[in-house]
Amino acid sequence: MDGEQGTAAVREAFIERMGVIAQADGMPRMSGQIFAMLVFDGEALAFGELARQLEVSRATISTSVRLLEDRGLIRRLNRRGDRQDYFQLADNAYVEMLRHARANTARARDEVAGTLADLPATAGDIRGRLNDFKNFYAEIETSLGDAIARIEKNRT
Amino acid sequence: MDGEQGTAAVREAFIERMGVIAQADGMPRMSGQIFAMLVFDGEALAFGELARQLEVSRATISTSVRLLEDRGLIRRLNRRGDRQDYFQLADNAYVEMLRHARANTARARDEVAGTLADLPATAGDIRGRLNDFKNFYAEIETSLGDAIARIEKNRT
DNA sequence: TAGTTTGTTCAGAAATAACTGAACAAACTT
DNA sequence: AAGTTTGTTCAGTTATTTCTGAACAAACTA
Repeated sequence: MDGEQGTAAVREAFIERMGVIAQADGMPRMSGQIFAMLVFDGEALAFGELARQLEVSRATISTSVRLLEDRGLIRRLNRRGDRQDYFQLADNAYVEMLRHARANTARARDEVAGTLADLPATAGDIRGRLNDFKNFYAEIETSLGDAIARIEKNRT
Repeated sequence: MDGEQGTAAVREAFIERMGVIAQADGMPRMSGQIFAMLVFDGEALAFGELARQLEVSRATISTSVRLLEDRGLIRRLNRRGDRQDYFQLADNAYVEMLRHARANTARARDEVAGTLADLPATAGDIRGRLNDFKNFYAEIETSLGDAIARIEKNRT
């Protein structure tokens, strides 16, 4: 049923799909495609190779890999006798992804907490609803923490 | 330190901030602002009132509330003797938010699973890495499920 | 019946985000 | 020294998303 295709074609499709998913997650498509390529290939890929294979400008690669580096999702390598930069999936990439998501959630919770702090102690019903909202974010943070712990355990 | 302000000003700030957070979460700003307003006020708000207070067109309200309704985050009400539609926070709004996030994650996992299915049984190293990736999504799904369970428990 | 209020839809405008090309600096090669 | 390769930055274009205004239908009111 599930027609087995050439590996190259599967790779192309995977990269394309991950670009779309990245976009849906509020990440630039190109960062998602680079990430997917590194997941699929495993080995380190050269800067120029990324631009060539993805058919985008080197400026785009530069910006995209910086984003991925800043989030701790990929590592930049140098090889002796080769001036190009190489990139590889960070070994804790998935954990870093979740940490980033958790940090975002914490920021949202802080906003709600700030609102609560600014609110007169009277308005008790409003405070109650904002507390529910804050608690919602807190639960997400807890859950992401659990997922992080489980993934780190598997990696050891 | 945390200067207590007028409730109206705190409300404005909260709505504004939640619009920004919604955007960061891949939701239109207006949907976020409407959601925030309903959280803050608790009571049902009229369609026209939303447009007036947020200073946007009724077309925008129409589109935004439909998105929120489709996700199960708000409820549309009617009041006898009033032709307007009213909107209220759904009582399981936070759970629905998490369910939506979990469904998105499952979709991503399916993409990876599909890639695995299309891949020749040989390429074992690639399969290993894709499995890690799939597992990453699976862990998120588990965690979101846990968060859902905890919030549902609290509500009972 | 003619007019009003209400919510929806859709083509298009406005705002935002992503990508490119060119200019540049650093590190090399010949 | 002159030329090449490499990665970065930024102004500007392209693409995408979000919002609006106008047209419309349904349900009411005078």
